[in-house]
Amino acid sequence: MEYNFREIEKKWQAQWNQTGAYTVTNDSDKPKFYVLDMFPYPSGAGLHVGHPLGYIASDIYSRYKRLKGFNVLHPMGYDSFGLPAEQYAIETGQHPAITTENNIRNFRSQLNKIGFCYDWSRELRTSDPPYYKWTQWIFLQLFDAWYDPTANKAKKIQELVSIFEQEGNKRFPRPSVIAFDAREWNAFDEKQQQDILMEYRLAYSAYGEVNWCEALGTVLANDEVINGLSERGGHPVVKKKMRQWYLRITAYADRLLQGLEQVEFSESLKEQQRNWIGRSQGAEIDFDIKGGGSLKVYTTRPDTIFGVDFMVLAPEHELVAAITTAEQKAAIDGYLDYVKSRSDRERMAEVKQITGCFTGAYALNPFDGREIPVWIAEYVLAGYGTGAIMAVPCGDQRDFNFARHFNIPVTNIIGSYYNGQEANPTKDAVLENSGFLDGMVMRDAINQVIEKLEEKGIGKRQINYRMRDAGYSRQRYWGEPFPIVWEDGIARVLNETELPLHLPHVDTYGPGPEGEGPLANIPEWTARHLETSTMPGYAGSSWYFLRYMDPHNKEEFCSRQASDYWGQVDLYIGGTEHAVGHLLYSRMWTKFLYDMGLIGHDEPYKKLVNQGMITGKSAVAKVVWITTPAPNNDGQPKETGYIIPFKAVPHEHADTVVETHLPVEKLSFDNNGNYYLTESDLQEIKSKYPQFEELEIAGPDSALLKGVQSASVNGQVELLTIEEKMSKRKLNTFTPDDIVDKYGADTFRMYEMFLGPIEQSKPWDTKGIEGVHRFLRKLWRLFFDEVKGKVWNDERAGEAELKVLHKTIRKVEEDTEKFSFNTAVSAFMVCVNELNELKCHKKEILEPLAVLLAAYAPHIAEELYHQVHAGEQDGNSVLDAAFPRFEEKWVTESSKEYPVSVNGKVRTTIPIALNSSAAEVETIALANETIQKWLEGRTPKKIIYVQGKMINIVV
RNA sequence: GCGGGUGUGGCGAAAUUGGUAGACGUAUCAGACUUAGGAUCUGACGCCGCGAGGCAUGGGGGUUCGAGUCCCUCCACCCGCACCA
Repeated sequence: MEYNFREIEKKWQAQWNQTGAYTVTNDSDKPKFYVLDMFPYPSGAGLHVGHPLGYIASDIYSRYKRLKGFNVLHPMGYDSFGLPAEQYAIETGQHPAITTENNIRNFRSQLNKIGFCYDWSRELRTSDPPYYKWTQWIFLQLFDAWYDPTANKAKKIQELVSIFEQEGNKRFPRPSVIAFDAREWNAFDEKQQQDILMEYRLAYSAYGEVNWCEALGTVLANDEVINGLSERGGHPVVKKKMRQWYLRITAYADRLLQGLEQVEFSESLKEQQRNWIGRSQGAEIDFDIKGGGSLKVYTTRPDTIFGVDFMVLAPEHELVAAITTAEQKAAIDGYLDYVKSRSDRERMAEVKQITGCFTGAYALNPFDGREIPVWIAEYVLAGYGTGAIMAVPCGDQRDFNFARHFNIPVTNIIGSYYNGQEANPTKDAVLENSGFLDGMVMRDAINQVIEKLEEKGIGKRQINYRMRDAGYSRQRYWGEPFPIVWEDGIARVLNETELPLHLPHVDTYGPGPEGEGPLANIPEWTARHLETSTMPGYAGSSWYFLRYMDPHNKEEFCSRQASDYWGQVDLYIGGTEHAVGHLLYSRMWTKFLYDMGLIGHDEPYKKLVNQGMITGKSAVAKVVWITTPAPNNDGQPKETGYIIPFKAVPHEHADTVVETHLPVEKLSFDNNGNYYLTESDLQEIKSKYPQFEELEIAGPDSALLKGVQSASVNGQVELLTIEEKMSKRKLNTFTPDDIVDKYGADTFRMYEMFLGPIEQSKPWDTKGIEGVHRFLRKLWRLFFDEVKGKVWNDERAGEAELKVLHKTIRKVEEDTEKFSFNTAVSAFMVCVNELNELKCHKKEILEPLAVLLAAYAPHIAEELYHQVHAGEQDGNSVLDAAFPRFEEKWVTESSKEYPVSVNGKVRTTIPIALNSSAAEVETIALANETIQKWLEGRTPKKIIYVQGKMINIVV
């Protein structure tokens, strides 16, 4: 009877399905545990071996927790709305509803083969009306709320209306809203009132500058734009003024920041979020303009106010036209034309280039009245702070560069800290040339200045964030429709009974008129004046973890009872790519729902584990060695190599050779095994093969093939390979289906874990999988012999065997608990090797081992457990078994081999009884022959005995 | 530039947290059983040395009886952010 994994896996998967083995209920005496995967976009490309890595890890942990007696929620669903799905639909010419359905089916069948323990009865799709009904509903709650900064929480908008009716907005002013009192408020007409309220709502519509992507025909959120290009597809993105919906995530900036202290995310991920939020403390300061008017700037360093040598406005700043003098008008207009001509990409690419123009105006330093020239320059951004800065060249490098470039004299306020060659941003200097601040350390001066400014009424303490409110509308078809009707410019919400507002079926979904979405082409839609844009991809994913708790609830998005029972996601596994998108939005939504009293916790995830990427190995060139008889005058045969680059293809396709041949003799190797090419060869490769564009020049006349590794056969280079992200286009993918077909799901699961630490990215290497497969076969053979059949027996286990088992239980338990799945797999392998050596076929050992393995390789574990218990009534599924109990007594030894060292160098090992006293150990150690030899008659100064570890004799 | 991380055999990696570095797996080599093996099993496998032994965890220094692990200092690579005032 051999290990027939195909039959076994098919059998148990069917069994689990039929019995609903993994269905969980919301009531149980067991403690709860919630393990969640980031649900996937059902893209058409299908899975490659990199995708399931995180799913396998979470599955192992779920199964482990279940065996340890927890009620485990482990659901799966699909983020089926959004741009990728629509793009895919457009590419294939099919309706997104159809392609999504197909992709999900395909996806599900791929997942099923791997043997996951998801509770499929809770499966959800963000594009299902019963689901997006509640996405729309939560949007309406956001629309119907404002953020009270004094209470530091969201409240119903009606409360704000009451405040306005009684006292106007003096307690809650906003820069974009005029000040009004109660009488004025009550006198406003409805449109005016609604326009004002819009400025306070957490979901609001506003006319503003957005990231417009022409190729995708939609607006994108900041996190969907990378270096001026769209994250999806890499299309150019431009700034455009449009009416848009936004989420007031900035209201939650501080709480999003503080919340990071309570959650277990990796330091780098927390840092990414902090960076994105970009909190900075400083002051706003008003500078009078000579000849009238004033200018507000934001600075984090008010202590440097006496070092201000010029001011800079963003070119888009509203004051530019007003303050420019007649003499400078032509120059300023010219500069503004230049700025307009430059795309965001150019601006970002050429940050080192210093440009700017003097307006002719002067500002006055509020403390000493010094006249300060006012410039405009690209390096000041309109969207941050006040769009204007006070420039302190001795303390800020950018200001310094600007001053040097335009020959503006630099005032030194930090004495010897400034060397005249570069700026010094220190806070430790004692201030000079700084009026009333002279002699004060900068760090302490910051508060002094702010107090003084506030006293004089020309400035105030101010905290700024880099994060902007999140764009919440997309001019696309495949998303949640907004439950909003526009009536004479007023946004009216749909009644709750009208939800879900169904996404209408359309046959074509090209853009609507004037930059509107496809919904604008539907007569019934526009007749009702319904909002024509749809919600962004992150809408549905911002709360899905709550819906899993109560997936079929028709009355509520999730009952309070269910959300209180399951609470936070205890373990969330997914990639880092959502660091500043989904992971921030879902945290905000959770905080909002908490504020509204709809759930009882305000951070969605307790612990987050980011699985690393599995990279593919692509061969980029082949080297061929040819021996020519006697090419030279000396008559010696010569071996010449040719490097043959080809398009990035995997090993299997390595024959797809392209014609360029470059002699390998031009290659030289450095100590690190990198290859060098001459410059001209490199240029030749680069011009022919775009994938080499990233190659770097390593020396004056040679170029290092960066990232190239050798595949060496008998010392001879055959293929040059690089590691890169797996993608279908590069033909370097492996699908889980193929691996599962060949080796089985259990082997696949264990091998993915065995590859290395879960959080690290690592290359896929198909060869190594044999080792894991071999392990499972060895395990099987402990139970069954190919010829003899059953070989396990009921003999009593001996101490050596019990020791092996319990050592393994402890190791696997510890490793699983700390997500060190690779070492846990190793522990299993060691265990089987040792049992083999002991020729142990005893049920007493093998049965617990099968249970132990059930988290990692559930199918074979089920089968073996079942076999061992065959003939018994009930209780023959590993799912009903308890996790084997570790017993210390089997691994503690009566004596142990101790390494004995003299002066730190280990010379021998001697057995020491565990209950020996230090004095006894000393005597035994000194009496040892080998040690006496190394002591050479010297008397020991000190004997160090580390119990359980080692003995060291110092002479 | 700022921040986070990594550096150990041919390769993926371990190391009970300061205690015999390289577990486990691959690759390679040798052997056994075989008509054969891409099945199974055994052995070798960091470097130098015939050997005893010596040297080895990116480089250099330090603390310690003892350092991959702690401290200082360079170096290399990866990831994120980047004119944010």
